[in-house]
Amino acid sequence: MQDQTPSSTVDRTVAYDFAAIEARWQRLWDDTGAFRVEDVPTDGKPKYYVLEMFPYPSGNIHMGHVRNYTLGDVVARYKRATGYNVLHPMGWDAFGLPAENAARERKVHPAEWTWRNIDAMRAELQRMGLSIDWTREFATCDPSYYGQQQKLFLSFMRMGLVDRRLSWVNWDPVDETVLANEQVVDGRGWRSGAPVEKRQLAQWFFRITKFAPELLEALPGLDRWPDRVRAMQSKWIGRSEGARVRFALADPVGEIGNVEVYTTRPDTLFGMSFLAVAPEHPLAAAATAADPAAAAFVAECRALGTSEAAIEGAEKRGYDTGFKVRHPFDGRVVPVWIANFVLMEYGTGAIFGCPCGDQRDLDFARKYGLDVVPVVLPPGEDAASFQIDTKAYDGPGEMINSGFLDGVSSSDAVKTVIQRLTEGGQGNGVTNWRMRDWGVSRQRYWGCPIPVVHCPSCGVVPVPEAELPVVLPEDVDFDLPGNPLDRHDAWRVVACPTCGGRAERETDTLDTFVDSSWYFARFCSPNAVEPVANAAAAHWMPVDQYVGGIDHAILHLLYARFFTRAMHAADIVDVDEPFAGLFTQGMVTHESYRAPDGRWLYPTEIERRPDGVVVEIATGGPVNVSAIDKMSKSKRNTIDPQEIIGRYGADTARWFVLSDNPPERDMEWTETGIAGAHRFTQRLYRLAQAIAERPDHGTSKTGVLTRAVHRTIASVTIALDQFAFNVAVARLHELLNAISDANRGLALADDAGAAEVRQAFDVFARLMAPMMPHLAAEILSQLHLTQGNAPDLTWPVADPALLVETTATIAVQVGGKLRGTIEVAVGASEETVLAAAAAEENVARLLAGKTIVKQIYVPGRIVSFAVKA
RNA sequence: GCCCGCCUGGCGGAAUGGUAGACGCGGCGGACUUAAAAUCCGCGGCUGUAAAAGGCGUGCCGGUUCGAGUCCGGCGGCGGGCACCA
Repeated sequence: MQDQTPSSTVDRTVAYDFAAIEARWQRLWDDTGAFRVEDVPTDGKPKYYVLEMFPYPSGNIHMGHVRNYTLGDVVARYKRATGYNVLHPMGWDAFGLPAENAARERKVHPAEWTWRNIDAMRAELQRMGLSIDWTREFATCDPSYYGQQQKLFLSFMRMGLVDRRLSWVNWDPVDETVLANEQVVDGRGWRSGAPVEKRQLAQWFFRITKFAPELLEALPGLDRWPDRVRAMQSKWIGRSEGARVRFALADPVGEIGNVEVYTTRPDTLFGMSFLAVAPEHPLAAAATAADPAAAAFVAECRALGTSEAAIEGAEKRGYDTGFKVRHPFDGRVVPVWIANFVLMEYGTGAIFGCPCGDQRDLDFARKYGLDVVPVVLPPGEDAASFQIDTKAYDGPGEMINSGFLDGVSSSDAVKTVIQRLTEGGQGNGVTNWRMRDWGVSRQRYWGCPIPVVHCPSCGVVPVPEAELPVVLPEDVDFDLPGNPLDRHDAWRVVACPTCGGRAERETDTLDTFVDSSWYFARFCSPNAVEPVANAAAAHWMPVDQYVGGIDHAILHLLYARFFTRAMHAADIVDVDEPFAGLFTQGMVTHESYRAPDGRWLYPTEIERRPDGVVVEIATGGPVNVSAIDKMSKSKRNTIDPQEIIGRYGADTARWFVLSDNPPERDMEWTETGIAGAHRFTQRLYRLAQAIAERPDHGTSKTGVLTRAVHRTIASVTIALDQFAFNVAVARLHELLNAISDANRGLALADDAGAAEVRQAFDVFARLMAPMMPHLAAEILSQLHLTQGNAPDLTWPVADPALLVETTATIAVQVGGKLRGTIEVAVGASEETVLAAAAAEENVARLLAGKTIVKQIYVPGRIVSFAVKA
């Protein structure tokens, strides 16, 4: 090991040659397998699993990746230094639509395109100097991964977690393909431009709703998740308590004798003035059959539904079907409307309208002249005069105009109504969930094949495990519209595993969210012959720290939580929650530039003149500097990480990304910021060399510098534990300034002082090592301070004795305002401190002639005199 | 419309209810240099003063407290998420 340490030639005239030095250390780490861990380690060390969301291999890494992987790497290296075995793997979320788009546009096979991108991006990531165990790398498009996923699918199928049913999709009639939401632009297919149709297809589903209660109940236990993410998930799952109410139609409509409604406010039933159904509701269908105007209205609603902008600003509209229902309690006859704001997917697809208690219902009633009867009296209002005008009241209160409920509180009324409905067989109390089952069918080639065959006589038959994986055929073409798997007879047509007759493979592939719902478990034993080796998962799961973007706050994290529970139920893992800790980072932003004619310009195409004016280099014309935006190709405001690393080095890029601001917020990439970070690394290197030249034979003393070192150890440790990396950077700046000052003021013969400075630098380098690993390793090696290899560095521990100060500066307030400070010995008695405070010149002046009504002393901090004249 | 987050110098930001503005970026002054760059040293909320003292200051208004950037109530602005969720 020792002889592999790079030679450290100190030449103080040469600036820090980051390119050579970073490459050298990376090679050493790679050659020695520095970051490799066992599937089931036996050395008795505690485990720590750090994972960043794995990247989609789009072609190149971007600044968002740099930020993401730097944050995770700091945690991984820090935990390793404090004595953990750290699992820190990397892989590729390699299935997905862009590969098929590339195939159509550039005639390159999705597999070839994907693997090429992976090779390029792996090299780019490796230049960042991440402490990753690359022996665990895999891509989800590899049959050795998706074959295991097919086994999981079949397990879930046996467990009753898989379902096949009809579902609506966006259908492009020209491309003969199902469109993703992002492929629908203004109601038209993005490529064909044809108006999108809604079509019903048989689709595969995971029954995630079976887990809805536990996915919700486990959220409070995820105490190392951001509150924000837990709140978003909770709302998405959307548990509500309410009632189903059956309304009998006054006259049956065909087969339909009644309409069922879901409500969270059964107490307001007497305020009902209409019933509204979704445009897709069977009763709406019945209305359209006989009434062309109703049909026209429903068609309008469908068209509106595809455009998001239209829904946003859509006014509440409806159509009176002429059907009537009977109120379950007072027997009133109430009209049935079709309304554009009622959703078929939620509840029963029908509501009762209570205008006084719901703003949407009120708007609707006012528009169409329906009754508005107040039924809940807000506290402090008078029943005789209370009116609903343009604002509905949805709070609690006393029931009025409500028959047998009058005088009861609205919360009691909920119970009473549910009881009455149940007794009368007109309804019952129910718990409703907003979350729907997870549709996993995709009519695409570049995804994991669903391992079933369709047999005309046996129906849906799972592919026997011995025949897995069902591998994607390679000889496909993308010249024709539709899914190439549908046209590939040699692949598609098979013998039925049960009866041996002619059958056909399922040609739907799985949603790529499935691929990312268990990859973290596969990383524990990436070569296992089963999806996950139990012993490895038992050791490493759950992920202790997961790091990624807030954009995955709901779907990816919820699906992964569902999968983990399902895998637990199948005895594959022994945890319920995949991610014990979650950190969500902000976006990377940058200024964007636009020429007067509207063209977006790359940062490299503009120049900032000394007078501050920004011009286009090519034309010399003025440039409009636009707002700080998320880096995006369309606005051309991206900064290429490779260019930055080439110019400044990986350590400098990492340092800037960490120092700019708190990592959960959006950061702004600035040229001055990265240049400043670069100056810091150069300064640090120069100082290290200056210190290296001093004689190295003294015994260190314990001076003010050593005390500063130990304070820094304590504060940096706390900062890293809290993900306050920008604060850790600030504390390290302070320490470097202190070391620099001490070194400058050192007499040539002061061997003890030199030893103190040297020792301070040793600690400094170890504290910064998680953030700038190459430079830290290089400096320690050059100073012959810590022998060996950066990953073997130990984290310094603060000596509590050196954190104790002998004197304290105490602030003195008079009347709540700061009027002076005093220096006192730590441990001085309260009387002594109060006397000293009162004697302070300025304080004494302000206290003169006043009466002290109260004096407060907070030891070590502050004295406060409350006075009156 | 609903939900969440944020608001502190020119800028990014720091601050267990206890000296607001650490640290950095930019700026200004000085040293070095023929000069520039780099580097090194110093200054730095606003106002006020010869210098002090003092006054004002964490989006706005109010409250709790000896003491509020921090806690509570209200208002405003900015950003993000969403499937109009009955």
